[in-house]
Parts: sequence; C-alpha cells; structure tokens
Amino acid sequence: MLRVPIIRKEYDRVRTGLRKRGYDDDALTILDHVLKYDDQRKQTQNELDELLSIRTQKSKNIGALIGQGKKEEAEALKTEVGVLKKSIEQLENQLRDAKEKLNDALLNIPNVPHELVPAGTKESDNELFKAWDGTMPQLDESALPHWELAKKYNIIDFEIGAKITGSGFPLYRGKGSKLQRALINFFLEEAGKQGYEEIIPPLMVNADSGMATGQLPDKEGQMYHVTADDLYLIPTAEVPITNIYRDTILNADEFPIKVTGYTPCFRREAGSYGAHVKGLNRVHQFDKVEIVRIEHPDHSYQVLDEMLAHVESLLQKLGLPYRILRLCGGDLGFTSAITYDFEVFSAAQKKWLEVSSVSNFETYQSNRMKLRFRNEAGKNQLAHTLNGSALALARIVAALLENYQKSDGIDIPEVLVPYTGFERIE
RNA sequence: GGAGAGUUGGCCGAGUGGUUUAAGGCGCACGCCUGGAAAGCGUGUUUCCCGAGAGGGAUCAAGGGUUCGAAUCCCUUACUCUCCGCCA
Repeated sequence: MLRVPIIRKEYDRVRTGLRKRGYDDDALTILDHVLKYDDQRKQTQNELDELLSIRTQKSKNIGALIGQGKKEEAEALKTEVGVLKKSIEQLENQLRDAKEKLNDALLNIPNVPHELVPAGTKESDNELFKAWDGTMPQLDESALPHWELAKKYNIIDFEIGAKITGSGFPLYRGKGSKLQRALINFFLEEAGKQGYEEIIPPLMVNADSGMATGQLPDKEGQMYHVTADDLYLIPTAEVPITNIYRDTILNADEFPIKVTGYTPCFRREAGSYGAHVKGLNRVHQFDKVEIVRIEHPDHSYQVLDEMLAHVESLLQKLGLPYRILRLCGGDLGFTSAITYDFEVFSAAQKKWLEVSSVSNFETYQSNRMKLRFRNEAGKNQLAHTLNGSALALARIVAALLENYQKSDGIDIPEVLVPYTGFERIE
C-alpha cells in the first residue's frame, strides 16, 4: 500500500496518478481521510506515550518503596496510578480505532500509476506498445478453433472435466497432456538459463499472504476460499513466491533476487460468460510459469525491461504472433505501478489472447509485506517487487493448436520437440 | 485425531511479578594494540512510532486478561518438536 509520508509530501502527484485510474474529486477524498486519520493516530499516540511514561515511572517507585518497607506510601501511589488506568485504556481504544480506520483507508487506495501509464478506463485506452510486424499464419477455410481440434485429436476433454469438477476445469489427455508438460519444462528451463532459481511453492496460502501481495481484500471474490481451514487457492504463483520475502530485511548484496516457479492457478472468474469462456480462453484452473524479481529501486525499471525481453523471446521461439500493450490506468491491476500485457494471435478464432502480464509494483507490495533491504546509508528501505507470466499455458496451447494446424494434424514447434518427444499431433 | 514439551535479539542461550538498562556467549561493525595479521582489550549492534535534537513510547510467536507494575501468572490461536493413532 502507499506510505502515508508519500501521500503527504507528494499529494499532487498521487492525485494526478489516481485520476488516471478514473478517480474523480469525490473518490480522491480518501486521501484526505488518510491524512486526517494519521493526524489522529499521531496525536493519540503522543498522549498515550506520555501517560505510559508516567505509569512506568510511578510503578518503579512503588517497587522501590515496597523494597524499603514503606507500605503506606506505596499504597497511596498505587491509588494514584490506578487513576491513570482509565485514561490509558481510553486512549488505547482511540488509538486502535484510528489505526484501524487509517489501515482500512490505505488498503483501499491502489498504487499510483507510473508516468508512462496512459489515462483511461476502457480496453481501447490501452496503448499498443509493440505491434506485430511479422506475417500472420495463413489458415485454410476449413481451419478449426482449438476446442474443435481438441476434440478431433482427443487431447483435451472439456466435458469430462466438467463432469469431474465443473465447467472451466479441462482435462488434458495423451499428447495434450504431454504438450502441457513440455511447455512447463520449456518455460522453466528458459527461466533457469536466465538465472532464475526454480521453486515449487505451496498451492494454498493464508490470508496474510493474500493481503501482502494485494489479492486481499481487493479480489476476495476471485479466489477459491477453503473455509474449513481459512486458506486460499493461489490465483498465481506470484502470491506464494513473493511472500517468501515477507517480513524480511535483505542485504543490498543479495540483489538480484530472481525466482521462478510452475504452479496451477485457480480463479473463480465470477461474472464471466459467453464466447470469452469458450474452450481454453478463460478457465478456472490453468498452468503457469511465473517469474518474480525483488530489486533495488534504482534498478527495477531496467529489470522490467529484462523481463519483457525474456517473455518476448519465449513467444519468438514458439513462433507465435504477439503484440505488447501498455495498460491504461483503468485496466491496471490494483497493486501495479505499470503493467505490460502480452497477447498472442489465435488464428482460427482471429482473436488476441492475453498470455502474460509483466508488472512493476514498486514499493506497493513491499510496504504491505514489510520487505526491506539495508541501503548504502545503512537505513532500511523498501525494495521493489516485480513479476510476470512466462508464460500462462492454457491460451498458449490454444494459439499453438490453432496456428500450427494442418488438414491432417498439428505440428509441434521445433523448439518444443525435445520436450514433447513427438513432432505432430495426429 | 490424542497426549506432552516448547517458541526470548542476526544466531545460541539465561531469565517463575519490581532494586533505572533482557545476563552471558557467538557473529558482525568500528577503534586501540601490531611492520602486517591473529589473539587480546574497548565501544557499538532488534525492529517500529513520535521528535530538529535531547528524549519518550512500543516490541520476548500473535491476540486478549489479571496487576500499581508482566518475558514471567491466566485464557485463546498459530507454529515447532517428541510419543501414540491414521496414512501416500
């Protein structure tokens, strides 16, 4: 979340930034509420500290008097301190109240967009950062969408998935399953070559973790909640991986921190319907390889570029037409300062599908999770967190199947053959 | 699931209601010593809030309670370890 001193000192910048997200004057009053609650907090804290100081002092005196055998004086002092108790209790309640209000307000303020982020509220306001300048796949008239191909070659079964669990939980089988595993391994190996440490994290997280990366409270309804144990199924590996570093003070020489992990991802996608959810376009469970970086604030934007280049190289190796969007303020995730979306062209559907989202959160997440490093001056400073999909599988599979289809089979991109062990799906 | 024992600073570890400071050790930083180093000696070393500073407050797993006063006593929760049960 945002730090109060920033809201105070850079008030105008914060307001301008939030306007890009569509905040009007009315919505912006939340900033003034923050300042008000913070003032209340400080004042109450000061008053309380003073009383506590007096209490401690007098209590020590009581101890000393008892030690000297001066019982009556001690008793008198006890009554005196007893009077303080009520005021202390009252101030403690006030303080708790002010902190709670302050925290609630802060939790509801999203990150301030980077200056490069275009203003806007609609998808069409996203900026085309990099257009596809190569050739588009030429498909026959008879080309099929991926859900038809999945059926034709018996590689993905949506109906059985729906029977076992529900719609949006596809079952991969045979070469479909092997292709899935090949892509996961390919992505992990490529990340490994770039120096990312591979991990396998827990697939369920507690509320603290969800809060730290910002899924809670903002996206409460988007996660599957296991109520019996109050745990959440992860919507992305970002959550468990970034939370490795929750409540941590790093040494500056521990940078760069580069972690990658494959996990299934679970999303309720409440409110989605129609053509958007056809086939693999939008599912409740999908596989994804995520890359996460924890960085010194001075380098995070250079690192963001590195991450973009990495994702781009994956798409190039897979031979998929792609474009890169710079998200507008309204489309930007709650916690993100800047986000680039990668979309691949799914040639039979004639649709661009989002397959990666690469973001710099600056200090928004690290402030929530108390992730700091000791800087050159020896002070503890918030680190920057970044992450990106590299890549999300389901839609990549959709595009691969559609774009590489021939009348009698589907070719496997050359780069994947060592991982699949076969060259065609027939 | 049952029973028991635990959780103290970067790490180890003492501390069963009060005598301004959570003992001591290790590690780390700086200084003295040295030709240089080691050893030795000295000083410093949790984090957060308020404050220009001096200083004040909080912090002994978390949250409540008892008390003039809680690391210490009581309650709840989480986690760790041991044993039993179940189990891939």
